[in-house]
Amino acid sequence: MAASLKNRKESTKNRIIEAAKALFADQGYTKTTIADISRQAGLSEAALYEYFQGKEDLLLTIPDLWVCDLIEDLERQLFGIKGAVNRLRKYLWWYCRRVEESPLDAKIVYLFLKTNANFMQTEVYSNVKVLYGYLLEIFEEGRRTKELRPDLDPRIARNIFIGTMEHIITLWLLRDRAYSLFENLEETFDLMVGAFTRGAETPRGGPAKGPDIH
Amino acid sequence: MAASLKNRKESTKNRIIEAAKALFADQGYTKTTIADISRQAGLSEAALYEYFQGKEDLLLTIPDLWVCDLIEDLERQLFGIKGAVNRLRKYLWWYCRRVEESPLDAKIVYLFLKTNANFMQTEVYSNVKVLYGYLLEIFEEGRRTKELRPDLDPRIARNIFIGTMEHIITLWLLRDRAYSLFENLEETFDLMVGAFTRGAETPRGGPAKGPDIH
DNA sequence: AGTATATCCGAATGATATTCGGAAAGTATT
DNA sequence: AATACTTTCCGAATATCATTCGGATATACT
Repeated sequence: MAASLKNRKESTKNRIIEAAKALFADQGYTKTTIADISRQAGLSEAALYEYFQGKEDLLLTIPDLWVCDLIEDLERQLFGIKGAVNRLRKYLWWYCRRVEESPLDAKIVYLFLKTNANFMQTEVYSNVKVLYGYLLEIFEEGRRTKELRPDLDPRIARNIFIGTMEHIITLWLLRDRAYSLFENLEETFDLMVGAFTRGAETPRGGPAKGPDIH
Repeated sequence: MAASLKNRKESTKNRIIEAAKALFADQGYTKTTIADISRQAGLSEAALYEYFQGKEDLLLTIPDLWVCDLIEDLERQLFGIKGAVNRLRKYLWWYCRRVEESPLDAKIVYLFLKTNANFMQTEVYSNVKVLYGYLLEIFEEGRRTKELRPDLDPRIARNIFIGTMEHIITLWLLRDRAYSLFENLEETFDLMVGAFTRGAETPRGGPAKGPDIH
């Protein structure tokens, strides 16, 4: 039957991916050999090439799957949440949770992907852009509704937001996830949002004006 | 004479480093071969091993030299600058300038270093910590003098500052330095500092109170 | 059963990092 | 200047690893 055939193929492919994911995340891309991966996946090195074009293809497949799943999930998660600040908060908490749930994927994305010389030309990159593109919309919207300061440059705000987010995630990964990613997340978020809302009409904590500069 | 001997050795070593730096930055670590490097440096592959233990050692040497030089320079640059905000500003502008001056070093640090499985155990890492450690002191000092908000957590502030800084640098490197790193730097800095000073006694732009929350 | 197709593997192949043994060049000592 | 010593270098192995080839084995379909 075609279905079970497809399933068998998919299941082997998954075994290879899981093996590669674990090994890449543990030893890094360079130190992991095809022999390692195929042994872990329970087939020969030659057979692996029936499923993937090569080592680099295998590396890129892992984050590709993850990021596609993230995009799929993101819209659903933000659905129905009103207000730029609320949406930003949801975005950050959602992303951190996804990272905590899939640390191996995250490690590969954050530590081994940019390394690749032509990361920019890759499918993954354009998907990451989609993922981060949502933030631009949120900042735009917040500016229009005056929830955020009207002179806020969305791209700059996004740089701060993503930069901070990626930094705390990278630190957490490099330190072997020895603590919770959510430690201090509240304070970090408040500090950032404070920068985005200052001078807006309804900052967090109730209506209040920013500093007057007469 | 011992001096000229040392010089000859150093000069060859430098030729190798410069060749490796250019090639790594251009093609990435994996795609660059020892044959490439030694050809570019004008000696045999075997001779290269008289100067470096191997390819990885060569990779790590490059950022090591750069970061040591940065540490050496940083103290000098901050010397005599008063006030947390002024010191933060100097830090950011100084670092961006150094990155713009040595884009190859920066590319290797930001794109190829963290990928190394044991980056955390490396000499470079502890030096980067020194470099970033200065920021903690600046935030501490600013909090004590009330120039920054008294409830500011230095580590969180540093995460935002470094995260943002590294992000705009990484973007700039990935986009092949097609624009100036200083574009929007002013606005980015102001936005961040706004978050750090809100509620402090003397925010930028003159004395003013943060929002009252009665 | 028989044929086609998918899946697999042992054994080459080729590229590349690293080592070995010794040559060539330079330096110091007499 | 000749000798001994040290540094610097390289051609030729060696070892590791990614990838390919040719064919074997299992599975699906008629």
